[in-house]
Amino acid sequence: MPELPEVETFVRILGEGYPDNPSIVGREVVDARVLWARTLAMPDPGTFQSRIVGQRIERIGRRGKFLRLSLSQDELLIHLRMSGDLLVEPSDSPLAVHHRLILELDDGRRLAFNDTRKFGRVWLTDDPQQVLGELGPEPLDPNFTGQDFYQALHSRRRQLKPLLLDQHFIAGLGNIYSDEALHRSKLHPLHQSDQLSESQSRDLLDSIRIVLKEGIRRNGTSIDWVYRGGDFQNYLRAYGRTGLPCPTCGTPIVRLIVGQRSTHVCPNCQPAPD
DNA sequence: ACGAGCGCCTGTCGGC
DNA sequence: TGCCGACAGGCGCTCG
Repeated sequence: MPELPEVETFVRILGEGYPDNPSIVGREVVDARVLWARTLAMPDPGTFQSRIVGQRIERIGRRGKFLRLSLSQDELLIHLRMSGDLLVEPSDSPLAVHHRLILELDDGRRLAFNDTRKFGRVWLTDDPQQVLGELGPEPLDPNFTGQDFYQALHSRRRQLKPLLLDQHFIAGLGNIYSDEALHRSKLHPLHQSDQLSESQSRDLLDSIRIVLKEGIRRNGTSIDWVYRGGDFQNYLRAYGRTGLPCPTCGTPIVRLIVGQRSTHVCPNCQPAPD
């Protein structure tokens, strides 16, 4: 589920808190419960429990779609995958069915990782680079330039859409925001990466940044029962709009499969490559 | 190097 | 009503 804007929204919510549910920064972990063992990528549940208890949450950040909680000694990395969710709730509230991992805090609240489909993963490590090291550049990093992007696109020969979804190539895009960025830049998802001109590359990077920033501004995208609180779903131009008119030209949006993933294009604005 | 196929999971929805 | 397949914000693995 969550892509960069949704994870960024969690960073803000957990880091700043909100009325009646203040920030978890500064809190100490006083207990941990692993309810679905495979949620833990590392270490094993026993080690995890003994190692995390007593550590304080010092900082909250993000790298790609990974949420990073800097603790006193270690770093806790959380990847929500398709259906992961994070809740801060009173420690005495009943356990929801899909809670997979619980951190009890020193103020009577708990941080709960809830994950219906069990794809989400959590790492506790003193070497986060071991997990994050292979990630591509952050799309919103101002040091990442249009020229860098052009060269990266030309260093491979890939279909655009699977390339944008490849976290080694660029970190943070998922199915929604890649469809939105391609639609905005009028590029077809099957376009070969090394066929883009410099100006098309620049446009694509601009579009990626625009859709990510708008997603962040609107607190992410909420669809069905997955992810709460965002409203970017009301502003999507291509994703999930099969048969509905393209906001630019009115042509019905078409759904196709690219790289095994549902993909949404305007056949008029995004002409298929030869 | 690249793309397809599949596994991992649970839940919802639409068709028959 | 019940059953069954398709599908879902991700990603890692195999195999050509």
